[in-house]
Amino acid sequence: MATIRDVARKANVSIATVSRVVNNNPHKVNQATRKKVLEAIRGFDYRPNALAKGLLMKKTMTIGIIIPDISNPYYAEIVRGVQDMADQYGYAILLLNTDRNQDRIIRHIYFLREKSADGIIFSGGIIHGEKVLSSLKELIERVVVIGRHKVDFPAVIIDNVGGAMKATQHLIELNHKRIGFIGGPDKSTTAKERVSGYKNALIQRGYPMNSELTRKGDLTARSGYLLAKELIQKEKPTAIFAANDLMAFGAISAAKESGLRVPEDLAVVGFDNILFSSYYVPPLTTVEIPMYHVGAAAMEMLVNLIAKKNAEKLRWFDTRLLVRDSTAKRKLGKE
Amino acid sequence: MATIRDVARKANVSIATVSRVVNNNPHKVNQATRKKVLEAIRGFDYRPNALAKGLLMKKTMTIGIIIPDISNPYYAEIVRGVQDMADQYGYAILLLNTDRNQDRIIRHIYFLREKSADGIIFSGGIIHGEKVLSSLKELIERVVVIGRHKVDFPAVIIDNVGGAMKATQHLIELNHKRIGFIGGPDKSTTAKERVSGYKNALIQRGYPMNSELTRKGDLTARSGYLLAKELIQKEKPTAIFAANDLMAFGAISAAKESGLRVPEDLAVVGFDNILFSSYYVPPLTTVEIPMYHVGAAAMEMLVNLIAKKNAEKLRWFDTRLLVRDSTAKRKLGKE
DNA sequence: ATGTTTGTGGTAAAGGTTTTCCATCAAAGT
DNA sequence: ACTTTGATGGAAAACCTTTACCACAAACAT
Repeated sequence: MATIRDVARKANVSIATVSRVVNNNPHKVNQATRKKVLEAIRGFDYRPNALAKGLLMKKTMTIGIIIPDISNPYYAEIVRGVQDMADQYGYAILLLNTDRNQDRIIRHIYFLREKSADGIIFSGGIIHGEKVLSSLKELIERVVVIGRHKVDFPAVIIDNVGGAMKATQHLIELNHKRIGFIGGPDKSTTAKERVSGYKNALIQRGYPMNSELTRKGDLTARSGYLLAKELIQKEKPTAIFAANDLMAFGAISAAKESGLRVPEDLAVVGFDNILFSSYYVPPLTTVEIPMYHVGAAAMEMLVNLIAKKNAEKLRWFDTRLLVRDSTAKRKLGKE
Repeated sequence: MATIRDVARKANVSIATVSRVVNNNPHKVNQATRKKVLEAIRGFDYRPNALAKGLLMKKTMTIGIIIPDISNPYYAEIVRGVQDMADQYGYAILLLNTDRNQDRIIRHIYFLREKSADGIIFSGGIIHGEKVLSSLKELIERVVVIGRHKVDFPAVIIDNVGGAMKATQHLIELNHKRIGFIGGPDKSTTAKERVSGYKNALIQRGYPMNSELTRKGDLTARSGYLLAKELIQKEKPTAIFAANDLMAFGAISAAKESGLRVPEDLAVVGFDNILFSSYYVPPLTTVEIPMYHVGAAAMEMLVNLIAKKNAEKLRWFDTRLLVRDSTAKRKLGKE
C-alpha cells in the first residue's frame, strides 16, 4: 500500500503538501504543485489510511448497529435504511447480532469501543442494567435507540401500542368475539407494547380479558405456527392477532392445515408489513411500519448527535392498518 | 478513553509491561507486577485501541462483505452465517450494499482499502472488468466470492444448475407440458445458472425450447407477481419454476388472484428455501440451499486465506429438492 | 527604506500501540 | 572470584496521517 510518503517523494514535495491536496485544505498550494501531486496520487492509486487518520482525528466515520438478528426481515429492512443514510454521509457500518443475549450486547459494545466507533444504533432487546451502561462509557453520548428502552437515549419510536389497537379494533368491528393473540418474548419491548395495544383495545370495548387467548412465542414463523395450532385446537378463536407478520404467516399456515379457511373461519392480522406480506395467500392484513425510514431516521439522528448539532431527542413514527384479504374478503381481486 | 499510558502510570510500570500483560506476551513479567497492571486495567476499564494496533500490526480483524441488498432474505441469511463465523474468530464485519451497481462496488472496495480491511467476501453481481480488479490491489489475495464470477477467486459454489434441473425434472415427472420460468436479471450469475438448469432439463427430456415461456424480472415478489400474471394470461403454463422463493410467492399470489388453484391448475416451484417458505400457503416446493452454511464457509475460507494456511480454492454446496404442496398435494397435512 | 501582508512550502509533534533491543540484578556454574 | 544465564523491566522505533508552526520570498503599503 502506497503511503503519503511515497506520493510526496514521487511529486518532490513534503507530505504536508500532499495532505493539503488530498483534503482540500484552505492552506494554499500552487497550481503546478497541486498537479504534480495529483498525478503522483493517481499513479499510486493512493488513498489515505483511515486507521492513521482515525487515530489522529479521533473520528473514524464508522458506527455500530446492534440488532438481534439480521436474518429477520424486520431488522434487515431497518439496517438497509441505516445503511443507505450512512452511505450518504460517508459512514461505514459495523453490523453486530445479539440474539437478544445481554452478554453479547456488552461484548459488542466493548468491541465497538476498541474500534473507536463514532456511535451506536440499537434495536431490539432492552438495554438495562449498570453493566451495559458502564460498558458504553465515552460512547454514551452517541447512542440512538430504536424503540423504547429503560434508559433515556435519543430514540426513534414506533407507535406499537396504537398500531396494535387499530388491528384489534379492526377485528372487533368485524364482529369477532374470540380474538387470540400470539406474541413475542418479554425480552422484546416491541412485543410487549403490541400486547398492551391488544389488551387496551379489548378493554376499551368491554371485552373480557381472558388471558388464555394469548400466547408467547419467539416471533418466528415456526413459533407462530405452533402457537396458532395450539390455540386453534384448544381455545378456538375466530380471529388471531399476531405480533408480527412472520408469526401471522405461521398462523395462517396452521389454520389451513387444520382445515380452516382464512378469513372465513379464522381471520388473521399481522404486524410490520414486511416486503412480501402482500404476496402471501391470502394477502395479509397487517399494520405497516416504515422500517426503512425508521432506520434512516435513526442514522440521521446519530449523525446529528455526533456533530452535536440539532440534538433531536425523539422521532415518532406512526403506523397504518392495511386491510387485506386475511381478515376481510374483497369483492374483486385488485390491489 | 484511557490509554496504555494511563494504565502504565497508575501501575507504576512502563507501557511495554502493560502491553505484555494485555497480550500475554511470552516475555516474562513478575506475578506481583502483573497483578498491579491487571488492577489498573480493571480500574480504567482499559481496552487497547484497535486503530493504533491495526496501524502497527497491519491487521485490523475487520473484513468487508459486499452484497446486493441486505433486505433480501437470501443475502441476510448468508450474512448471518458469515457473521457468526466471524464472531468466533474475532473478526468484525463491514456490511456494504451495492444494488448490483458496478460503480458502487468499486467505491466500496476503495472504502475497504482505506479502512485496511483484512479481506472481502463478495456475493451477488458479477465482478468483471479491469476497474474492479485494479481497485482491489493488495486486497486481491484476500477475496472470497460466493457463486461464480468471471475472475478466478477462491469461491463457495452452489450447484444452481443441478438444483434447477432437479426442480424442472420434478415438474416434468408430474407430467407438466407447459413449464414456465420466471427469472432474474442477467447481472446475476445465480439467476443465469438457474435458467441454464431449467433449459438443460427440458432439452434432456426432449421438450421443445419455446422461449416465450421464460421471463426475466428482478427477483422480488412483486416482479414474480407481475411476470406470472402475464405468463398466465398469455402463455397459460401449467407449471411455473421461479428463480427464487420470493418470485414464487408472487407467482402463487398471481395465480390465486387469477382464480387458479395451486397446485391443481398451476404448480409452482421456488428456489432458496428461505425461512418461511414452508409456512406459505400452500407450503412451497423449492430447492434448498444452505445459505447460512454457505456464508459460514466463505468466512472460514477467508480466515484461512488471511492466515495463508490451507489455501482451499473451492467449496461446493449441493442443493436439495423439497417437495411440498405447491406442486403436489399430499394426503395428510403433516410436515 | 522599512514594515506588513500574501502565497507557498517544509518540519515536527501527536495520536496509541507492539516489539526489538538493552539494561540490570540475582542466581548458578566454573 | 569471575563468567554465564535467566528473570524482569524500560526506552525507543515504527505504523501513517493531519495540522500548528515556522520560514522565506515577493508584493504591497507607509
